[in-house]
Amino acid sequence: MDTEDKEQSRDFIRDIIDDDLKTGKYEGRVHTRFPPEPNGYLHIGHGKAICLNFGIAEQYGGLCNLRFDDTNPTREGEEYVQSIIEDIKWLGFDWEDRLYFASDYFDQMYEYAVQLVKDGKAYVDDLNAEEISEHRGTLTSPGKNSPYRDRPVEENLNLLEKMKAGEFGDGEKVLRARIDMAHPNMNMRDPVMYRILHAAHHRTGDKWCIYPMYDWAHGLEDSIEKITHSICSLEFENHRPLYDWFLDELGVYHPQQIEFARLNLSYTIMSKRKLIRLVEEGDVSGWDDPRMPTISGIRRRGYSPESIRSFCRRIGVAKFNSTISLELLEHCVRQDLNKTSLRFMGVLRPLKVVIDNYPEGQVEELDAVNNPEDPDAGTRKVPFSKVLYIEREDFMEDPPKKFYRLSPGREVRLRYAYFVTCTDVVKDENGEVIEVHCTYDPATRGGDSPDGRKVKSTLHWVSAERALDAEVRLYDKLFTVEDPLGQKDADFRDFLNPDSLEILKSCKAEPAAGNLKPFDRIQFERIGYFCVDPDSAEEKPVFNRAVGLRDTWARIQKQQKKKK
RNA sequence: UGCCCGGUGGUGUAAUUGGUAACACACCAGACUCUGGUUCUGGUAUCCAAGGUUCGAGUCCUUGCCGGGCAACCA
Repeated sequence: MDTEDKEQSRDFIRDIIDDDLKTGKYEGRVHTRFPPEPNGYLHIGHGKAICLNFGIAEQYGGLCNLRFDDTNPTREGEEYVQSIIEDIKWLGFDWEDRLYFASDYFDQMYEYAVQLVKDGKAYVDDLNAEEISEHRGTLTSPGKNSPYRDRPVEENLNLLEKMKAGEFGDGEKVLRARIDMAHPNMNMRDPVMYRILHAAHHRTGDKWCIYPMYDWAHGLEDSIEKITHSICSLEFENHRPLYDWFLDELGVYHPQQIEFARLNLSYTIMSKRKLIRLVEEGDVSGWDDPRMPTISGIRRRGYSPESIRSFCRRIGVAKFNSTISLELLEHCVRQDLNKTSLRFMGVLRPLKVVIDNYPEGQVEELDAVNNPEDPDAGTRKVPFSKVLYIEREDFMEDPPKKFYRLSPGREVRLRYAYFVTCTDVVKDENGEVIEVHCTYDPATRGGDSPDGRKVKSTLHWVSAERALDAEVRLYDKLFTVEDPLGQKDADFRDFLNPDSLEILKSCKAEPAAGNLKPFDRIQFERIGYFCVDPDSAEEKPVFNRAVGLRDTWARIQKQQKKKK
């Protein structure tokens, strides 16, 4: 990685940390955490938060914990814990021995709750959910006190004990903070701290039937772990006064909550709920469908961890709700894969080429560079023979201006092989070219002409005799509009891109491409970056297109079309 | 008709904290090239508005406009 890439630009969070370091607010410590709820799969938006929290810890020589915020057993489970751990590791971050669970703190939290009750700062409420909602008032009008708000401390203590002991059914009672039912911030209108849930927890089993709410639990988790900077997304801004209130009333260690704008990416969605719909409605093949913005999807697509980290570094951190263009992500992917991926030749839509003056049955092993960006990657042999495949779109019988590739009478280079000149075409009954005949110049073996003559273009090719059959899955944007959720009077699924997946089953690749493992990332020269899919079979690999190469010819074609 | 937060090129982010707007992506033009890739060079384009403070404002103050969030026993 370039030192330039490593450079972290300023942001308001690092400014706050610098200030705190200057004033010695946390004795010079920097300790962050990434606190996912284990109720779904991580997506690239989480990736931003992960890079932020782990990145800050790394940069300041501090620590970052991985903490599962598992306070709601009805939605959470072990399978999510495992996938989240795998995804964060894959992204390249390490929490060492600091893997924590909010559920590990349930006893401590309960003790704190008892303390607040004793201080007259919390009470047991018999109102049901609907009644509590009615008493809460509205955004513009104050709420009303619950009739149970002024219960004596002893009674509250007793009731709380009974709640914990399982003497009440779900929803019969709650523990609430006693703050202010007329507070302009709705979060401060006596928020619920504990609800009764007779549900088995994936870690604590049946030990508990009361579970803490986010606002009550989260600050305590941060406090217990001695977090210094508790970084969360913007929608918790209105919760900060409550975060502070609990910690202050308890008189315990008090981290600083800082909110930032979560990631939005054009042409996709980031909402867990809506991603679930895509999976359930069968719009995609699963959570790891390469079109999904999930970490597992991105991984299968062929995006590298480094490219994600580079992306997160470039997008910055701010409080403004922005949408990052997909192009930037793709740029980061290309930038990394250009430097790191091995090159191969593969033909997506084969067109048969016969080299008429090449000896029948002869096979030559020609040297090809594995990665021009990395001399250490070495070279390999590519077999050349009389019958080859080239890309169908690399030949045009009647070429337009600026088309440099093969056409009748024209000479081009076959990469690492020979200069060839098109002499003839064979068409089917519909007039479609099904075969191209060429002659080759034996003096240009390897791809250089001794007489110094130039050709306008170089084509990739595969020996027909030695070709490896492959399937290629071409992925494109999942949606046709930049903001699928912002379209008026329409469901986001109405904007699914019908061409987001094109499957090509009769592709041809050079033999060396058969020696790859699932998740290996390569470049098919002149086409794009690809990733070996786990669906690959021994005799027929499957390649997912991560992203195409920048395509100047496609751009020229577009311009030419516009002019017409 | 409440509270909180935000507004810098097309898109994002920055500006030595009050000193004359930069970086990246995208786009355009050119150079180089055995990938129409990579690389290199150049270019277009920006402070929401109005007042105020100041020698000087993207930065501070006021007002307005626009955008986002908040009324789960979700996180």
